[in-house]
Amino acid sequence: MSLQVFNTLSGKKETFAPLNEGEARIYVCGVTVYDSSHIGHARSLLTFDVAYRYLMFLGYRVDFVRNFTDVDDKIIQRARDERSTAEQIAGRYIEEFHGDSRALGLLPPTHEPKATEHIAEIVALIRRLEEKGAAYRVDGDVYFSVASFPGYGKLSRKNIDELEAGARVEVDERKKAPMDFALWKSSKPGEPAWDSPWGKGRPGWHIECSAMSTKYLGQPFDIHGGGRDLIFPHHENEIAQSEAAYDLPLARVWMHNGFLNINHEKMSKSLGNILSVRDILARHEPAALRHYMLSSHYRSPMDFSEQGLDEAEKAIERIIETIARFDEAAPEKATVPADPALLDDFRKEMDDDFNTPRALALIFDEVRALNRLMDEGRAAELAPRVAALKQSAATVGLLQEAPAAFLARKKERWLKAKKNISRKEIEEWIERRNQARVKKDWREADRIRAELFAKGIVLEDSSGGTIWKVR
RNA sequence: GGCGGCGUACCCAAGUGGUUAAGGGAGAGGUCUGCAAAACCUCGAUGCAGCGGUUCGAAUCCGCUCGCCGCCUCCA
Repeated sequence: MSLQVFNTLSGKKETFAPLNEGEARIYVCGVTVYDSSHIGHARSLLTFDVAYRYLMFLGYRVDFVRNFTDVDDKIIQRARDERSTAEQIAGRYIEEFHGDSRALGLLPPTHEPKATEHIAEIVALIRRLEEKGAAYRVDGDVYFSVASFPGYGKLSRKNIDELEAGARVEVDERKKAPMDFALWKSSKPGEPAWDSPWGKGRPGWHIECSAMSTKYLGQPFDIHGGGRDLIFPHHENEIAQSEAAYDLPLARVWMHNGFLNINHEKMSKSLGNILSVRDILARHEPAALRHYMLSSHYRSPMDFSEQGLDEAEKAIERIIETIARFDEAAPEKATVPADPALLDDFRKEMDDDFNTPRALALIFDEVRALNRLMDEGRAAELAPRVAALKQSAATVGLLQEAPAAFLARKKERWLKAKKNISRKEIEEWIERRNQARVKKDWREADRIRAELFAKGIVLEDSSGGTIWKVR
């Protein structure tokens, strides 16, 4: 069995067969940098981060491109509001994005192109469309003529005539047809502008992706990804531009992640329910967020809740504690070849359109089995299984730090937030309790434990001594 | 108006024609423990929004009904 991927274009799962043997080329629409990234972005980013990692796990050499839209109306508007420049706004949010990206544990793309750095390619592409009669000029603007491209609507399964009939948006009278869209926009004074055959202006939104994907990946390439909402009009337009220009398919597989809502509502500025990646990661472990996202299938709609994140945090700690337990019990067995049976099972699940919920279920089955065997004192023989568990988890991007480091960091974070108690104090309490325990003064011992519990600390007594955890 | 999605246990969520309907969280009982905690074991849907139908067999296919939502306009 090999990797099956759901292709929006065909509406079916298809066997993934890259154009070049052993090489996967993937382009994902990144963000428009005019504001902080929110958890909806995080879902999309994590979806394709997992795809990226899994393709590498399968042995592909992966060329992964994710762009920045760093010139557009919203950026210009924001710059105006802040009496700043579009360049500064974009620069600020690109930097912030990189911070979020690191915090989320995203693998860096092989290329991260910016629209503003590819104006020459964009202009050349528009020229080509003009030459082929697919584009027309109106004053300093250039539009794509949808009527010139017979395949228009094939991705979103839309019928142009119906679209026109249902259009409720005011139509620019200068366009030949309502669905025609801008390839190049002439600039007003004070707006970012580049020289072009049509005068000073800037690229339209869709054309940058056509230009950049083709530059870095060729045409066609293997997978084009993004959020569901990009299917129309963005990806439909990309297809129209690229295919009209080169008479070749743009991408063979189109992957789209489902939307994320909050309390059954779409995130939006007007509802004021936008949760930023920063805010979430200030309160939750990145691994918890990732686990939460991966616990539902990437194409399903998902409803975000803090409760779900809390539950995910407990779940992820179960995996981490189990591995930490093994690492402690058999540290000398840390590096051995992974047990192929578990990896095969993992591959089977992931091969089915990146079925991360099932892959996670497998991981938890294994966690339980390993704990049972460790309870029986058989840690030493478990090294290959733990290695497989680690590799599986790592392939979906979990377990990016050593379990012991994760647990230590979590404690540090908790201590920092909790100003009224220090590590030293906790250790003193535990020492006093241990003295009481030696004297079999259970009342005093339990009193201390209860007091620490009230502060959010759980004690665990074992043959090796007493340890404390945050709960 | 057009197109599409969703409704599975207390909560989250896989499964889309065929053994006992995954997994996580919460809960109950048990093992271990001075007692706990952790870990482990056991138990939780005779049923998958409702009603009909197709089939030897359906959560899975078809029809209708109810409820929720998305896209068609910037949007991950």
